[in-house]
Amino acid sequence: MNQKIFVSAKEVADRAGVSRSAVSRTFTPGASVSEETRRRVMEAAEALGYHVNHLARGLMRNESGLVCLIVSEMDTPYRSSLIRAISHQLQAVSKIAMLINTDRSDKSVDDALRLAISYRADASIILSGMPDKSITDLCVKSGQRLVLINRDEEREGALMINLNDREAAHRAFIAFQRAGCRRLAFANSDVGTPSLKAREEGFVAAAIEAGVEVIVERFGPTRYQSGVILAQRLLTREARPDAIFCANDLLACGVMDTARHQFKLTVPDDICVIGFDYIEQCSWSSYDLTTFAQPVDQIAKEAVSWLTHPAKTDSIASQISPELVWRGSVRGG
Amino acid sequence: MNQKIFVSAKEVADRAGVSRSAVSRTFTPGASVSEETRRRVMEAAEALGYHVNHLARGLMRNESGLVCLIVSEMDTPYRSSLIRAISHQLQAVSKIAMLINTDRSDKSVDDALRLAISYRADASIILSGMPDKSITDLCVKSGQRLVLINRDEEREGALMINLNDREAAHRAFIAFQRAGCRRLAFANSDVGTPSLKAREEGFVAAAIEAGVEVIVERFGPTRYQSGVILAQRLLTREARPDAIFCANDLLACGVMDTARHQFKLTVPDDICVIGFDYIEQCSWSSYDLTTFAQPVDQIAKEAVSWLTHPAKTDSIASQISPELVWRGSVRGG
DNA sequence: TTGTAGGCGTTATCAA
DNA sequence: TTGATAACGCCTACAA
Repeated sequence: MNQKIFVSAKEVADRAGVSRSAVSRTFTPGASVSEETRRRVMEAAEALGYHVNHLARGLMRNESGLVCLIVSEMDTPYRSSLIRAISHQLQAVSKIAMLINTDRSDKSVDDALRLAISYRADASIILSGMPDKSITDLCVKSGQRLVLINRDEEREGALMINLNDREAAHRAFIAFQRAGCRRLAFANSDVGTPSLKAREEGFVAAAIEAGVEVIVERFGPTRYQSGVILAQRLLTREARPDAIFCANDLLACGVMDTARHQFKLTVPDDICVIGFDYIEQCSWSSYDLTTFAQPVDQIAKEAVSWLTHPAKTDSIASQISPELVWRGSVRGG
Repeated sequence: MNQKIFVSAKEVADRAGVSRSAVSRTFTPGASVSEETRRRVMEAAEALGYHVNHLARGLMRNESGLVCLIVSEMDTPYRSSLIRAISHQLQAVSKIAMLINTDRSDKSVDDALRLAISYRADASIILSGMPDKSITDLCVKSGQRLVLINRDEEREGALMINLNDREAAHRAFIAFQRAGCRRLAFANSDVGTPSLKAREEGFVAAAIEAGVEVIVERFGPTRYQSGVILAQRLLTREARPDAIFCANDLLACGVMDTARHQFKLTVPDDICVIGFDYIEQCSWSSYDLTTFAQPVDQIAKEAVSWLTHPAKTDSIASQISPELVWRGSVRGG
């Protein structure tokens, strides 16, 4: 069964009446081959169905063309749009994404990076979790490029792309104030990843600075269902909040639906809501959510261009300020 | 810079005081190595940070461990959940997904398959588009396994997993009839992929058989925005439909939102809606959509288990009947 | 511009 | 159980 019959460069060479090297050169951009030789080689290759063996090529060149994408919960709207953008950018520079599914544990991220090393991946892009320093050091030492997206932790030799979560949270607070909201709340998941924490801290800090109190509620993963629970907890309080900043859009959707359908509240009249991520669903007319836009394409471009450009060896941090997209879930604006 | 310094089996062997073969055997499951040798090798490997080079291993074994996933519009909820399920299943059998982003053209699918051949992928799984027969033949001839999901076209030597779209559409018709709907409509995209066509044809056929007329409207890609347009077209007709079967859930969401917010209709009292796919958003309380569930996990399992098991050489077709998940967008039930 | 020779890191084979 | 040796398919000098 597993008798894979691939045609090798030698066979092409024989058929074209040239040497193996000539075949190799034909498929190496910028190598010196005569027009005539190239033509004959291409003809033979076409006829035989020859394809350069990227495994063998990677072995020689020490460059596999593979880039490892490490993600958990990849079917989440924000994640999947980021994956799409990154894989698109990678293909534009003739690289290809190896997708690795991790659970929330950092151990599984370590394993993923080990796999990346085994496949001699040119780079690894980490969207979820935080690997151990020893393993990232090994990656970097092996010449692998490392990109950490929204990980908010330092790693030597890596590119770190982070959003300015605190500043964004501050702007959310101001938006609520302008809308005349009095009783602010922050709805967070309880997974406690750095960026989620930063959003909460930034929001609370801004409020304290202004002498305003904030209710913070945390529950579950950053999903719709958690938003439902969070809304139930927040909206049954004695002093019902009239503004909720949600750690991400999925939570916001759950919060809005619950506020409307279960508590018969009107958005934005009774309660204002702001989210984070800019997932497509939030533009649907059932939500029309004011939210911070993660610039997915920009993130992908920065990551990939750094992979291809020979950058400095010391680590680089990139700070991006997400744009606040005004829609109908906040009064005024 | 690009000076990748990887530690090889030889270095490990030297440090452990054994031969390269011993190292190789240590990392080959089921090979015969003494406990003592294994221990010393592992120790040296650990100290040096050795990782088996999968590129070289793939070269020898003629088995790369790579499986090519060919998808377009991968950030769509249904697609991303399928990708997640498949990559998860692949990892369970120690394979790894190479993700390839294609646009709608079949040409790019051909290119993707060429890439799969170049990387000596053990298999390719096609979720979008339909490649040329010549290229799939080459894949199969090269010993690559081929899986076509919802492609509805025959390819020699491939596993074809299809949903029974016609039968599902028939059940949708019956559901509407039981709900007492009189004026039926089908909302489709105009991209005309086989499964979308089949759903339309099945629905229309069922209606004709029962002597009922159906309005069919087609527009744009299978996205929310198309649903908005389709609803506008359908709901401004003289004889406004009181039941709409949508080719997929995203269309259904757009249709429902538009019916409610723009036309002030009530679901399911004024109009019943059925979707297709079972994306998470449809369970949100703003939609609560009755829909056909694509058994994503089952599809993934079937695909991956076929890859690993040495199956017959002739092509195999698998027909799956999607379950109708009853929710609040259809009366009665 | 072309061909020859050697090596990349691994595994399979075979003899010890 | 172990070690030497020959592939795997390719690329890169080097010499012609």
